[in-house]
Amino acid sequence: MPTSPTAKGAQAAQSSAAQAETGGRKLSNFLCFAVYSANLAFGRAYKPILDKLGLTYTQYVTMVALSEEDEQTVGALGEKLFLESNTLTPILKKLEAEGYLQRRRDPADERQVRVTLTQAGHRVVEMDPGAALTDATGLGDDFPVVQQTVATLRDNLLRATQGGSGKV
Amino acid sequence: MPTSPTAKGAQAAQSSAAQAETGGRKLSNFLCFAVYSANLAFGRAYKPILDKLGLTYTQYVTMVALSEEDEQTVGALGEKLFLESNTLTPILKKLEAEGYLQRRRDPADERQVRVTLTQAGHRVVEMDPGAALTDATGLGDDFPVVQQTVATLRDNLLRATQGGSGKV
DNA sequence: TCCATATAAATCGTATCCGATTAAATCGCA
DNA sequence: TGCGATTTAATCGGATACGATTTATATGGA
Repeated sequence: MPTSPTAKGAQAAQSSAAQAETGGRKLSNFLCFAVYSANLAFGRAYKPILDKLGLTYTQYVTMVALSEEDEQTVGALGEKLFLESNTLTPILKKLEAEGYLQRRRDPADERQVRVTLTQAGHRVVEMDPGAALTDATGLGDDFPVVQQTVATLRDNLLRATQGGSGKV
Repeated sequence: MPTSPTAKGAQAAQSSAAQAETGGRKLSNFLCFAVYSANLAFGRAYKPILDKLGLTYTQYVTMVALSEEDEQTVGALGEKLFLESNTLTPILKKLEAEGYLQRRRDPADERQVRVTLTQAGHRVVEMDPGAALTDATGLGDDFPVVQQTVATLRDNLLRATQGGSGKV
């Protein structure tokens, strides 16, 4: 069924008559909107927690991605985060200025910048600020299933758009 | 289970040894990141479609929300979209300038601005640009279930954060 | 060797989000 | 009746996303 719901299969058409005007095209039936608004909700849930650390959500996930491996290039980091240098560069510069990571040109290839978390950066990731939100999701045992389903949805969308799996 | 995965219940700990360094705190285990990146993916999937109409994704969902009812106030529209006037006002002004909607002060309460889709606006919504992405989600019959699950996740997060259901 | 091509980051302009504040209108109650 | 509190949009500044371009470096063949 649909990202927008013009379904052929009449998926349990809700109130039936309630929206002859909209042709069933209600926001509440859009998967894209569910994801969009869930993302806003996560941002708001994280904000009070991350505010205490002086971090934004994007800065935080960037540090999590960096904690997985030292000396990542901006490009490699971007593949993990689904972002490019135009977005990452300013974020990395700010995190560097705050002492959470180090950036340096790769001597073997001066085009590349290699990024590594500092001790302070590792400490932030290890205190696991997101753990407090576990219960707030209300998903219980379904958590891993939902996580995987949404990740697969993402991968399907990216593949269909153009950005195949491995660099085309 | 976790938004970040510090789970007590050791949920099928992946490669086990593969990340003693990260304490299992890998980006791929974060539900928030799955949602965040799926949202980016939707944006990229929609872009080529909406570019042809000269619309952004936010502008498009705003019009879908408006198509459900005429004469909505900015506040009511914001409740549907989970946005506030600081975000909506510029978007609505732009859509008005492009002829997709009309804004006017409510004569009965001049504080409120009432927004209504024009014919041109309705035509855009009715051509259902998002329908093309249905297959790209790769969810098949699971589509409605995933849609509902993610919407519930959103509502749980918002409730836990502070913004109860009905204005509190 | 030399230079056209390719690649990696960075820069720039546009469009969200969002907290904080402001401006205008309405309401409540002494 | 009158004015302080409340409500609704709008404005402003900071931080992403992202297409397009630019800069610097590396590579490959003639």
